[in-house]
Amino acid sequence: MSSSYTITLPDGSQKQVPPGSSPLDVARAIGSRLADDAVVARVNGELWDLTRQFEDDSKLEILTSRSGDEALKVYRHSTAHLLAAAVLELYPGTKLGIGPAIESGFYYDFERETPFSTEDLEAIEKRMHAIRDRDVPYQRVLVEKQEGLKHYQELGESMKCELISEKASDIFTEYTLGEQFIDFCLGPHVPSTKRLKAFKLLSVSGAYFKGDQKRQQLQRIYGTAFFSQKELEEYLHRLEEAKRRDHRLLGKQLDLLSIQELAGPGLIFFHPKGALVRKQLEDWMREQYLARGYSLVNTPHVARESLWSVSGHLENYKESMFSGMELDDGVYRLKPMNCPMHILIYKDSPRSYRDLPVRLGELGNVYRYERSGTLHGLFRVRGFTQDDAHIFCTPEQIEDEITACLQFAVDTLKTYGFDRYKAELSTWDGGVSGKYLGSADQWKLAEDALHRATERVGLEVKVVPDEAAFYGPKIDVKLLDCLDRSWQLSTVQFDWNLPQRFELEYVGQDGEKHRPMMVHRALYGSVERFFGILLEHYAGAFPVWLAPVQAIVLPIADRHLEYAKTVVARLEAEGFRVELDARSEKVNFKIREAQLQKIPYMLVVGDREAELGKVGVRNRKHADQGAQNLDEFVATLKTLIEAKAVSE
RNA sequence: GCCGGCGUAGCUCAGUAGGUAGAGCAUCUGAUUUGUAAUCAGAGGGUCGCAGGUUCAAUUCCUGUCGCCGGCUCCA
Repeated sequence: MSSSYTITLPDGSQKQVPPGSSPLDVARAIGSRLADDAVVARVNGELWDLTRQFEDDSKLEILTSRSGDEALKVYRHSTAHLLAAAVLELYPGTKLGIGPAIESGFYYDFERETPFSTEDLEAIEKRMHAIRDRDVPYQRVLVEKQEGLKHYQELGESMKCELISEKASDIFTEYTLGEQFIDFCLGPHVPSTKRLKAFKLLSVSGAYFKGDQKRQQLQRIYGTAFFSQKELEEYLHRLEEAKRRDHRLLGKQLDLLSIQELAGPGLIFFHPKGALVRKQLEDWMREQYLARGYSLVNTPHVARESLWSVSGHLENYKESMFSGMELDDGVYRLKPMNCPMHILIYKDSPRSYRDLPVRLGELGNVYRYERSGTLHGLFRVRGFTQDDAHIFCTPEQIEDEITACLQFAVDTLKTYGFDRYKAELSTWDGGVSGKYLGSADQWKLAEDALHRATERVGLEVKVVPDEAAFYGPKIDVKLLDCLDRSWQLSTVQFDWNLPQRFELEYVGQDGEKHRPMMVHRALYGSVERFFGILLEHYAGAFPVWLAPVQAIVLPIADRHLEYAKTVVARLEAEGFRVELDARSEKVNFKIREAQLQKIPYMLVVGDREAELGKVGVRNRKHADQGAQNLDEFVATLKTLIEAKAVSE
């Protein structure tokens, strides 16, 4: 054993340390501030506890609260252990599931007969603070597997035993926290609880052990943790902000839509104002279809069950379909997808290679029997409208077609004011499992085409292997909204299943029959869902071109009503969506209501305006803009609408 | 579908240790004629989600059911 180890730091400098030294010792040697701020170490590329002793010459990097996600993840994972330790102190006999760090914090799963209440959560959080203040070290212990198993059995930790049997190697690591708490865990952790500065428990909910519906249901406590109180508070503010922007709340406040208990859950009623916004979304999409070489079609909402047998939906998608309707001539089903309908149109006439590509687009209403517990506002519904199109083409055309689809998707996002998005390319497993349909050649052709298309459009793409649909690879486009939340939107999917099932053909240049390539693509995904995303993104203040009411005229006194009416008439003649608030209320009152309705422009008209043919322009974001000639205002509004400006 | 919470006027919510309910806003009526985020007064409005059960009596307690919320699961 050498008398000292050489530790190499990221800047290339080296330090000699005696055996028994740990990364924390090195950090101290560099500076006490670094030691205080250190969270975890990276030793020879691996994350280590700061207090773990070096075993050889090593490369060392100290990760601090400024080192980004890795350090934060460790920190949160340690907080999860703190949570579990507090729960065991307060509720002895509770059994442990797993407790990982997740994107926005951490959770820990517990098995206990009595459910945790909100008050329990407060008590637990209090206890967490108490343990934190005791400054308890996280200690890493090496355990021999059989011995360890025995120990966890004695503790009655059956879930831990199961995890150890499955995952542990002959010698595994566990972490202790105080006298009571031990946990089978890879680590690493922060050195002691006093490092945990800012955390909060957020909610409790059910979760299955290992996510398996057949296993016991556990109670999952969610929380979050940050390096500083300030960051924690910012996060909590963001949650508040998200709540304020909740489309279910705004949908009601702005009288855009409702869900009616009498009609059934997951079914959306668009009220007049919501329907006006929706019309803009639909009109824009239909115009784009036509401008980009698609043909618009319309297809029925129900069809004979035999159609769904041929398509395979009855076989593979039955659980998500509404059950059948018995009619005189057999059973009919509501459509969960539009593809078979579009295929029937394709098949209705013989197709030549000269006809291809055939692009059939529709805003198609589909109905899916989503499980009751999954329904959520506009985001997860049972009846919705897909901006669905299917492209039938030759293998030679495929790359250009995909490229055009992706470009279309990006243009769509930009139009609605989203400038941050990313793409995911879901590929197959190379044929290993046999669960994918189609030949290696087919997959290669399709995946290559998808890849090249993303390059041509300049889309950053992440490849996710073995995530494709069984019938072909796909690209999903996700957007980030103003609160950094990610939403899946557009999808472009290959399909060699349906063309085969429906025996689609075209006559090639060689006079022979060939099977066309088929691509499903949806850009909004679901019009309802996209509406919800927009509503939250803009917090209800839709850009002028989408706003259900673009301007409201507010006469100051009844004697200005007549002039107000001429203003309304003029604006309506220009094609604007205008309202008049004719009530004998004070302007302040009318303004307040218009503000709350987030109407972009309020036009105050009194003696001064009536005399000069002007309007007093108030904008919802920039307040009083002063008096303008009506013509001037008309021109401004026109410009904004034509440009589809996202801010005014 | 599963676990937990919730369901009182159009909306937001209070209340009843079991004796059929109240506020603010909204609505209606009247007064007010108003200059950039709430004028005043009066009136109407509820089978306390729905169905059973316990009870002299249920909105309140129990059971079931429907719906909503937070998650899980699912997302061909």
